[in-house]
Amino acid sequence: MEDTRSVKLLQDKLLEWYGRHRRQMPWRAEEGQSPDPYHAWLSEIMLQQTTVTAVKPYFEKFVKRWPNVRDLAQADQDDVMHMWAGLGYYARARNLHKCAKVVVNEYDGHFPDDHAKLLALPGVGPYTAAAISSIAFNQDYTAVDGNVERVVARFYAVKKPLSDVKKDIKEKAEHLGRGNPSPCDFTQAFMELGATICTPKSPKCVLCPWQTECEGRKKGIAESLPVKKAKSAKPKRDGQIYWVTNDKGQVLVRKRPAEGLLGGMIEFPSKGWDGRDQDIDHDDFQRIGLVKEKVRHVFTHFELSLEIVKYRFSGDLPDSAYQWYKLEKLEDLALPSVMKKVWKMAVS
DNA sequence: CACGCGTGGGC
DNA sequence: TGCCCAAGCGT
Repeated sequence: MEDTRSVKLLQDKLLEWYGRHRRQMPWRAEEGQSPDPYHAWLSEIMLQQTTVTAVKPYFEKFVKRWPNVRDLAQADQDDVMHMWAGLGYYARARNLHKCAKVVVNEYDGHFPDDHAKLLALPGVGPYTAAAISSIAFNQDYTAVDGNVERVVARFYAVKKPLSDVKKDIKEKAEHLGRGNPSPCDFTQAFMELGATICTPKSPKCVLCPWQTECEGRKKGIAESLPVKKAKSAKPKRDGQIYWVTNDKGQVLVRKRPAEGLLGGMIEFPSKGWDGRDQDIDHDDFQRIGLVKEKVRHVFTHFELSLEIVKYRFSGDLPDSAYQWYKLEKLEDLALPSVMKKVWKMAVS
């Protein structure tokens, strides 16, 4: 690999490029401003497996509603889930809230500037701990995300499947970052290079600060890297979901179990699709009809088709997980996207 | 360590 | 249209 001198040259080139092309982000401190660890942490959790475009409005909403980690720690779990609704991977929201409480209770409301302590926080893994350490505290850690993996695989022309060489790629990324003069900027520059120049398709190599050193480009194989293994086909699942209304303009909803798929979120009663025995006893329901069009939704590991059955019912609720909710106030609930689709389809 | 875990946008 | 994905983590 490169000697120390050439690594330093690469670092300088990347930082110089970043200085000219850095994008503005709601969570990103302006040049010369000191970063807010709360903002760094919140944005990094939201950005896990999620696009910048999707995150921006959520980040704005969260910091407006909960300006600091103490405010967030004191929030109701249901409010946090409601604000997170639509962003996906809801375990992140549950861990976010849990983490805020730990920071308040264990660290007096200040994020620790210690990498190991950060790594121990709920929802904070190797990537996020390195990101916070470098971005918020300017410590010499290199955050390795999917962008960085792609850049490194191309830079060193690594042809083995990414899943087999993740560890090696990580070490190479850290080699490129180690000792750089501005860890805060370097971590973000590395990822931003992948996000805007070294893109999965049609990389803009002519604009890249590392174009003359990149082995993938020299060999003409940059765009084909990193190599990924074929994914298995997504299974399809079918289920039924019940749109149950009463004579008060209310609709029947229930909270899902705290863990697992859509954990802690609100749904309309359903059965047959999520491996849970959660069918409601609907013998007393008066069946009104069927919605012709099925609701289709793609999850990470399966495709779902839901048939909406409409019922009328005004008796007692089976248990406390269920509740009647005013139709015009449904927006106030923590409904995941798939349930918003059901809602729209049922009333259309 | 392989798998479970969401969503909306781009092509 | 169907596929790929996007600043990963927990178990």
